Formats: sequence, structure tokens, C-alpha cells
Amino acid sequence: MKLSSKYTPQEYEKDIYALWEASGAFSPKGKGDPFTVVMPPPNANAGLHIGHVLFVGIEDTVVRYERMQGKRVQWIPGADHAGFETQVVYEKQLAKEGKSRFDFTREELYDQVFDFVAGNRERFNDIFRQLGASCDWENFHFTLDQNTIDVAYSTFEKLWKDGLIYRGERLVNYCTEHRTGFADIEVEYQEQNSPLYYMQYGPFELATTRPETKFGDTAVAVHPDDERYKKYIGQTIEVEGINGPFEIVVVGDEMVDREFGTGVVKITPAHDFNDWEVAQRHNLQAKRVINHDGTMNHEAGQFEGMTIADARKAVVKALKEKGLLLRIDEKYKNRVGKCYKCGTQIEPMLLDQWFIDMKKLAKPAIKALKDKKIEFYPEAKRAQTIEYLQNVKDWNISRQIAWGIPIPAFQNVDDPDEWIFDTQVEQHTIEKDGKTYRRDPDVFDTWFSSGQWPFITTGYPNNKDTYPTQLMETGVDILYQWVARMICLGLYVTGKIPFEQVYLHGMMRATDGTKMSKSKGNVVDPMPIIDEYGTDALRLGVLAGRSAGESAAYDPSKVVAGRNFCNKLWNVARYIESVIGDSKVKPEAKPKSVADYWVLHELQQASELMQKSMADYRFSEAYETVYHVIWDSVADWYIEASKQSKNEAMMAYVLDTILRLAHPFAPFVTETIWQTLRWTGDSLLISQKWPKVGKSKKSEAAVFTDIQAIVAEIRLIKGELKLKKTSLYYADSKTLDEYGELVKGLAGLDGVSKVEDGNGLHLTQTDHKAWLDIDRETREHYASQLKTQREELEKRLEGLQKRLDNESYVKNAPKELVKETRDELKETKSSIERVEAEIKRYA
RNA sequence: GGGUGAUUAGCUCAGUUGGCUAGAGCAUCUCGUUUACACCGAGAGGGUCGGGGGUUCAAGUCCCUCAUCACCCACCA
Repeated sequence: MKLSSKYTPQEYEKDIYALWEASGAFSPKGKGDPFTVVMPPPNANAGLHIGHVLFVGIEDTVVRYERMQGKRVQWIPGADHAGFETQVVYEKQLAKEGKSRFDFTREELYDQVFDFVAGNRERFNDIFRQLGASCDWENFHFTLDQNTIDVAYSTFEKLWKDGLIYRGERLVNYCTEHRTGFADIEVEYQEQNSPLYYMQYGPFELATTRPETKFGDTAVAVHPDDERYKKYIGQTIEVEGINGPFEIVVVGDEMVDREFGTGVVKITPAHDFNDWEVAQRHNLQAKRVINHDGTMNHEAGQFEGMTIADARKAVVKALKEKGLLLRIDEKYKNRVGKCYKCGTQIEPMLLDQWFIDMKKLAKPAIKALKDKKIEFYPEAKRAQTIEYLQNVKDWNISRQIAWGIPIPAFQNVDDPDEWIFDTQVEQHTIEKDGKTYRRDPDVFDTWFSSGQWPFITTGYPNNKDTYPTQLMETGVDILYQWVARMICLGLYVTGKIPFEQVYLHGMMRATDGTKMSKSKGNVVDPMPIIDEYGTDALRLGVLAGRSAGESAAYDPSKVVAGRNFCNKLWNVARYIESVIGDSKVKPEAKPKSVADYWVLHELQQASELMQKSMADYRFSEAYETVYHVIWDSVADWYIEASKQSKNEAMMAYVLDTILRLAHPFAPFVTETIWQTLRWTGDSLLISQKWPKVGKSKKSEAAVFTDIQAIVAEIRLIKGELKLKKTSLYYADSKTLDEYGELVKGLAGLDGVSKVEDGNGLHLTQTDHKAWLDIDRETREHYASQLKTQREELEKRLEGLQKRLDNESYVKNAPKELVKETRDELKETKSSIERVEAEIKRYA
């Protein structure tokens, strides 16, 4: 097959992927140890972004590498219904049609979103194919599959029976725009200007940022040791309000900061987390004044029906008129919770919700983490996870949305305190023992089901081979939301850790190093890049120079490097194939020339080094190794040397080997080449084994290294002196006797000849008596350069000598190191002598 | 207010348990059409590894401290 001089990924990628998929290469095979990776299920509705390329790139590289190591690999793909996220997207679409989710029942909405998502999901899977993901499509899982729901229900039931789940009225983070509660870690905080209003409150002056909630006040709090107010504690005071006087109790609580404001706080338990806790401690009543839609309720009197913002203005105005407003600190700033989707201020809202008692679930997880049952990449994230779990709060898993798994709980219509577990969620009401129960209309937080993803997707306990999984690869941004919860739930349900290793990748930042965001318009779209450079190039570009847990900018120049690398590989293949031609050569590691021995050694080293790097998930280093062994060792030296004497079987072996080494990183181009090779038959590279390159003969390889040194020096001199034509002469050199032609070719000389003696520019970097035939004038010009060379060498010598003069060094440093230093000293000395001799000749 | 991470060449970043001349890609400069590749070849320049201190025979790497940036966590009304 004739290959064009440039690799054009667009022509091959699609077919190559289809070839893999049709051959069943993605499903687990063989009797090796299992290596199971569960893909973090992408949002079934999301568009492709460069973060997907990063995670697919990492996971696919690992998975392909492990497959080549002979492991029984399964990479389980999936899609996340992403409850709230997806519903928000759908709501936007509804809004365009002038509709709202509140125009439909939850059932209607669920069906609509389901159809909406179904189409997107297929499209998304195709994109993952385009990215080269070698995942087991036959084991695709969706977070709304019946199986997922079944497992989620049985976990819920187990939690219920074990008393680890409870329903209660609690203050919950609530978005009045989306009308649903959130878990504490889903809230984003922003610093903002919040005017601080000082008002007269009975005998007190107090400061508040939320005057509109005063109708919900059920106490006033001061610090128990505050001399100014101590006497009021426990008393009921009379307060003049907007609508006349009312009575309120004064409590003493350490939560109050005496330094802040006036040291007096009004307590509004239904609308503030701190106040709620104070209320618990002092048995105070909670009085709601805000409705779920963000308007004031009847408790607010004449302000009923107003939005929170309007009510605040109106209340301030009314206070002013009554003379109750003392002053306003306009400059005050505080941190305010925001809905991470719409930016609406989060309201602490009193809601009946299901909570998981996380303290109990966290305990074994913390132990497993401390005992290092799970390896972390980067390791520092372990401590962070432990820290989080030690302070974890109970997890609110109720969501007031349609798109999700219905909560399998029913409430007795006659006794609101009686709840029963039942999975007949398609029913609104059920009858049991003569009593009528009504279904909880809420759905689970998406993370409740995805937190069980490892044992759901692997089919545990029916399939014990693939659980615990080996690796969980995901973004650092969801360490708490996902990774921590998977560990807790995994241990709770299965008694086992869900994965042995966690690799957390950092975030892809924009080209300018800032965070990518739609509003900033700096989001990088991978599609045009793939169209231009190919998938391999983008994957390489995104993987290059990246380390675990670190966010780094998207750098287009690295994609260019990736593209160039693919092209280099392509041309290496083209050349070797052209040499082999139609002959029936098979790859054989049978070295003949010193170059053969040398390249074998290089390949052996690279293969080993890559295995070391990959074992620690140091992708950047593994990629660099394969990049340089192919580009520098094979293309620049071996192929050039092979132009002097060709060993076809060996060349085939080299090509065969580098394709294997590069395959996990550049799957498409390597497989494309593999398919053009004569000796590979119908086989697929994806299913080949990692190359085991045997040790090479050191002495033979060393001859080539020596030749490289000669060539390098000649090239340097030629470059410095801008010599176009020159020949090499030598006396007494076995190496040059034998490899003169090779040196001539590699160094671009006109000739290499043996003579008795002669004049010219002597090489100083090798032991060989060799010189370039250069006229006197040019030689003298070079003399000055020799002087700087001598200076450098002398500096070097000084350093080495100093080190060896240091007794502690000789005593304490490893013997090998000291020996190396001695050898180096010797070499440096003889180098100096040679340079010195040259300088003298011109003096 | 706590915590974590970062600070290495012009830019984007690597650098495993401390080991000697600190690397890569891209960019820059010089030269080059020798039977793969200009998405190329041969060479060059460019870094007191954020500042200061310490431990050690030896520090980009370990410890302390300061500075700047980023992220996470926390109940300041």
C-alpha cells in the first residue's frame, strides 16, 4: 500500500474505530488480572468540551496500555441523567417557547426530558467514538436504567432499615427560581455588597443585612458574657415594630460575636442557618415568612406577595418612617450563597427532606483512607478527602424536580409522621393495611445514584471479578461530590472499597491560563481542532506536560507537536515499508550492525522506562519517552544509519515495536500504519502485547555511541565554521576503519580517509586521532572557540576535583556515584589535554 | 479565619524515593533540497528553579519563613 507523504487523520480515523468496534476489541478478554475502570458518566445532555478530551485521553491511554500488558480490561461507559443540570437546560428550551416547567405535571415533564435526552445521548456516544474511547459499549449504563433504579432503591431501603436515613424539617439551601433544595456542597458563594441596617429593637440597637425577615424573628440573642446586655438574658422584652409593639425573648448564645455590629442579633430560625442552630439550642419556634417562589407570605403583613428584594426596600422605608432605622452601613460586604446555575441568591428554607446520616457512613471511609486502602494521585488529595469527611454534614438527597429517580417513600395521609418504604413509585397513592399513603413527589439527588456507580455498573455482587474496580479517574472538582461519596456508599453497601486507585486530573484552563467559562467566551471547542489536526494530535496535546491534580492551560502549540509526532511516525513507517518493499520480511530482533545493537538498547530502555512511568500514572513522562525514542533514536539516528547498511528484519522489528509503544498515546495513527504492514495480517494493534525488548550487547551499542560522538563534533564544527565541504582524515582508528562510510553519511562529509599523518583541525571530544581538512585561516578562527571550550572544561574539572577533595563526599555518597565522578574527572582531564594541544598548534 | 496547591527558559509546562552539566514542546537565530518527513534535517542562544534562612558530602526536590497567584473549606448577623 502506498502512503501519502503526510498523515491525514480525517481519512482514516472513522474506519479505524469501526474496525476496532466490529472486532470486539473493546470487551474484556483473556485470563489476565482484571483491570476495570468505570467511566465518569458524562452528562447525557451536555455538549462536548475539551475537558472530555482530557479525561477520555487519560483513561483511554491507561486502558489501552493495560490491555497490552495482558490485563483483562473493561472500561465501562455510561451517561448521567444529571437530574437538575439537565432539567435546567430543558427549562431554557421551554422558556424559548414561552412555557415553564410549572405548566406541566412532574410526570409530563419527566417524559419530555426523557425524549429530549435520548437523542443527545446517541450523539454524545458518537463523539466519544471519535475521541477513540476504547470502552466496552456493550456494557453501557445510564443512570436511569432500571438496574440503576433498583440498586438505588435497595440502598435507600438498607439505609432506612439501618436508621441511617431520616426525614425531617430542616433548613435547606433552596433556589427560589428553580424551586428545589440543594446539598450544602452544591452552593457557590460569592462576596457581595450587602448593606448592613442598624435598627432600634426594643432596648437594643442591632444590625442586620436582612430586615425583611424580621417578621420571622422569634428571639434576640446576645453573648452570655456581654456585660452590656447580660441583664436581659431570659427576659421577654417589648419591641416597637412596623405594625405596632410585640414581645420577644432574649437568649444568651456564644454564637454572637460581641465585636460585630452592636453585639445583638435578631434570631430568624426559618431563614438563617446560624439562627436555626441557636433555635435548636434554646427551643425556639421557627416562623416562615418566605414562600417557595421567593415571595413574602402572610406573616409579613402588608408586605405579603412582594419579592424578597422588594420587601427589603419596603421594610427599610417603613422602618425609616417609624424612626426605627438608625443608620445604614452601605459598604458592608459578606459572602452570599448563589444557585450555581442561575445565580439566584440561595434562601435557607425550611423543608421536609430526606437526609443521610453521613457521620456514620464516613467513619469506615475515613479509616480506609487513613489505612491507605486506596491510592491517590496526587497523594495530597487523600488528606483533603479525610478532612472533608471528618466535617461532613448530613446529606440532603431530596430534590423538588421531575427529572430523576422518584423517591420510594410514601406518607400516611392521616398521619404525616408515618412514612413507609415502597417501590411502587408509578402510583400516586397506595393502600396498605387499610391505610392510604401518598408518594413523596421528590426525586433523588443525582449524586445519590451516581455515588453507587462502581457497584451498579460492575454488577456486584453477581459479578465479583470486576469489583472493586482498579482505577477511578475523574476531575478534582468533584472530589467531594462524587469520589468521597462513592467511597462511603461503596463501603456501606458492599463492605469493600469501590476502587483501588483514584487519579484526579486538574481542570483544563483557557489558553490565557484563566478559568474557562461561557460568559467569558474563552471556552475551547475541540471539534475544529480535531478536524484540523486529528484526534491523536489533540489527545497528545492535551496530555503533554500534564500532571495529576494540576490545572493547566490549553496550549495549541502542544497539539501542533502532537500532529508533528504523528506525521513523523507516519514517515518512519513509510520509509521502512519502502525499504522492505514486497519482500516477505518478518520482524526479527536480530542485530547485525552496531546501529542495530544500539537501537535495540534504546528501545529496551524506552519500553522499561515507559512501564515505570505508566505504573505511577506519569503520562507526561511516558509520552516524552516514546516521543524521543521514535523521533531522536529511531528517525534521526537509526534510520539515517540504516541508509548505509540495511537490516530489513531489524527495521521491521523496530517499526513493529515503536507502533506498540506509541499505541496507547496515538491509537489512530499507529493502528492505521499497522493495518498497512505486510506481516501483521488481519491482526489489530489494539490487541497486541506490549513489546518485551531483550537486552542488547553493550559493547556493540557502545561503538555506535562513540560514532555518534564523532559525528556530533563534526556537525558542531561544520556549523560553527559554516563549512560546506570537508573531509575527515584519521590515523589509527579501528572504529573509523570499519565505520568510515557510516560517519561520512551521518556527518555529511565528502570523504573519510586513513593517512599516516597530517594537518588539520583535530577532534577533541573523542579518543580517535582524527582531523578535518581545513585551511589554516579557518582553523585559526576556530582556535578562539577552543579557548572558551577549554575554560568551560576547566570549570568543570574544578567542580569535580572539589567534590572529590571533600572527604565527607567520598565517605558518604554511594560508591557508584563516587566512581562516576572519578571517571568523569579523568575524561575531562584528557579532553582538556586534547583541546590544549590544539590550541598550542595554532599558537 | 483555616487548608491545599502553584511560583522552573519568551510562552505553556515536565522533573519518581535529595545525586552532580535542570528538561520538553512551541517560539527565536544560523545553516541546509544528501532516495521518509519543510508537519523536515544539522546546529545555536535562552534559566542565580519567587525572596530569605536552615538541614545535608549534596537541595528545583526536605524543613522554616516571607511574598504573589489559584482553588477548596468555614456560622460573622
